[in-house]
Amino acid sequence: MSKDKKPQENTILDIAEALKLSPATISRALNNHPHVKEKTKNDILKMAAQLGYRRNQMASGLRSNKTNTVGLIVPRISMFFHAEVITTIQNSLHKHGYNLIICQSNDLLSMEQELAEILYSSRVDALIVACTLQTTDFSHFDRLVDSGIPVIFYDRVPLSPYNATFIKGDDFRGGYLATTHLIETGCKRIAHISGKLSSNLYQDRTAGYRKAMEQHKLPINEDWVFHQELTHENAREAMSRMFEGEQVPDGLFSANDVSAIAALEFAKENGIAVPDTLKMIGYSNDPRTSIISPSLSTIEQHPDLVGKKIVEVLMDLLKNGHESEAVKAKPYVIPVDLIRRMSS
Amino acid sequence: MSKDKKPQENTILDIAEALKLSPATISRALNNHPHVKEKTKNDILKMAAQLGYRRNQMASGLRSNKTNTVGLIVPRISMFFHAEVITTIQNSLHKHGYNLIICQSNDLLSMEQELAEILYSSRVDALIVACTLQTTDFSHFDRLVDSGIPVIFYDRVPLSPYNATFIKGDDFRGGYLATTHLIETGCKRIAHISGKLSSNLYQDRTAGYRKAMEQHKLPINEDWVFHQELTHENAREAMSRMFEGEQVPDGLFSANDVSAIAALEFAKENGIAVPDTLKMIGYSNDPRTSIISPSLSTIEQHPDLVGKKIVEVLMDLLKNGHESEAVKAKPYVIPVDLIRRMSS
DNA sequence: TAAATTACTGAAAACGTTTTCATTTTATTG
DNA sequence: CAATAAAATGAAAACGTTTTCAGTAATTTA
Repeated sequence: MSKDKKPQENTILDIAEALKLSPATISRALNNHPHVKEKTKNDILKMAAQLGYRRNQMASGLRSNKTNTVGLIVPRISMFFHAEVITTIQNSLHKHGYNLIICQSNDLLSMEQELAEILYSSRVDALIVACTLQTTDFSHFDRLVDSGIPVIFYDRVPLSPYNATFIKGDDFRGGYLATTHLIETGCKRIAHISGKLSSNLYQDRTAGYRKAMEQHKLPINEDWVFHQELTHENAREAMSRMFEGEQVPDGLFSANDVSAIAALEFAKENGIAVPDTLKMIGYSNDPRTSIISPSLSTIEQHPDLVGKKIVEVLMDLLKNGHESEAVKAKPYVIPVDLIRRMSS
Repeated sequence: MSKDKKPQENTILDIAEALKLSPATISRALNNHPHVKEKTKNDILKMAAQLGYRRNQMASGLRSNKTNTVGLIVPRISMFFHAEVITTIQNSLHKHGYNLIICQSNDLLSMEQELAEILYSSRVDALIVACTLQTTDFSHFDRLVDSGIPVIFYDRVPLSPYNATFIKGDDFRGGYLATTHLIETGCKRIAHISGKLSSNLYQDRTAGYRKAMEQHKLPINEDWVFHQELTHENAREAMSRMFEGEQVPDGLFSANDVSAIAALEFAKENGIAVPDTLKMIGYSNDPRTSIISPSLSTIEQHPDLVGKKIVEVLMDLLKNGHESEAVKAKPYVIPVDLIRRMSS
């Protein structure tokens, strides 16, 4: 087996030779060009199958300047929301004949920058990006944008105006819904654990929180509003800070589920009754929220809708280029929904 | 902005012209060939940076027959174990200058077959695969293997001999450890929910279970051994079947965590005390297992080690080709560990 | 200082497609 | 049945690199 090395890569020329046709005709037949006789086309397809021919993407891409490949940069694929979005995108793109190169930035700006370069180098036909939380400067995408490659941002999108397409969840509404829900279940002193305000996500979710509080004429204790990296440890820290004082909150809106889960664990360990003395809600509908007890109320972001919308807009952009409606449109906003569970 | 369309893709020729050098030299400098003067090299690198040059992967790949890209086919990225493996692989490959094309088969054989074709067509330098549970025939990978492209299977690997490299968890040991643990905590009547035996995973885990039972001279009630798709519903179904009878199990080893979680929920809803009257253990250390209460004992598969090993072997294969040690080696087996929690 | 190495650079072909333009074949029309 | 239009095919260039082979410049050796 090791002696029988045959790099028997059949090319378009092999088909041409076998059928006494020119490579040009083969190429046309394989690409469904209109001007090739039905019979020859069938002959060609049959011979191609027989020889096990497979188009060489490199050659094809080099010549036609199209790779049929879309790049994707995401903080990490293990985050539930992103995993779902990616799966939808991939399945949907596949139907349109596109492939997807998935890259993880590990939520590191430097990595994101490097990946943008690499994907440019790979000449992807389009790029889909969920930014790092640190990303405030977007110049590393300029090269793609300037070359006319559609760039679509989703979830975490640029704050400053940028010549690309945006698809985001309705984070303001999510924050508003969550907070209003806590208020309606009787909470008066609602705390809020949020992320750094450098990201649109937390700006908006927090704004929704403030809006709801204001609307119901409830005072906000600024010592109970946290803007920090949304880790397990930070959430516990915040909890312990809030509950060491005299006055304690009776409601908590966490801007992601990890923090909510950590806070809930803290509560359970420290004899804080949930939902009786403290009601809680998270954000994202991570699978863990339905499993923990008491199960956590949260906000559903509909990752499948986000993914579908991304591909829909993308196909429009790829087909209609800069004349597409998409570029002129305001950011697409995907609705969110309240999921009420036992923690509130 | 829309009028100023410049497809200003700078090529190697632009650098050559700017520096009055030949494209050959530019190429060499950019690839760190030994025989180019230090000074010219620096000039070239500087000019390349200045012009914002980025190698065209298509052209490069076409000519050199190397894409610096590795393909990956996985059932779904949202499975915790796979997400972790992928992340490790990607970060590690990145350090070696390789890119990764991640594809999901959705656990569908037809999809897996198609993806193999597509990745062949993209001329990936190597392929990493975690098979579908239905995959028993591997001929769709033949083309890759025959072309000398290294194919590495991990986790779910071919049962029949196949000319490729395998990296798997020690599923037999996992099953054995889990069952032995239940026995040591006092269980006598241990049930087992497993997957279809078409996959090595469940063959081995079940074999480990049987071995442990036999070794401790415990009888196996074959009505309590399930080989089914490991879904939430199926697990509940199995539980309800087992607990409607006179004789009920006092231990349950589930071959994955989804089933274990479903079983635990069933137990909680039906007043079966865990761990007092029923002890349970799952498989994979899914994040949910540590959050559910009582927390679930499980088997840690060390996805990071799996990922590391894959890349290690892959680099060997890519460097040393068919002379590599890897091809001759027996399957690489990654150790597993028991994680004891409150459910047992 | 001439001869022999060695270090560096260039010319040109090649990779496998796609595409333009020209050409041949087939079908249509008066 | 010409004359013309339309349809089908072919020849050859092009995409942007890499690489072989040859050639020139720099260095060492005798």
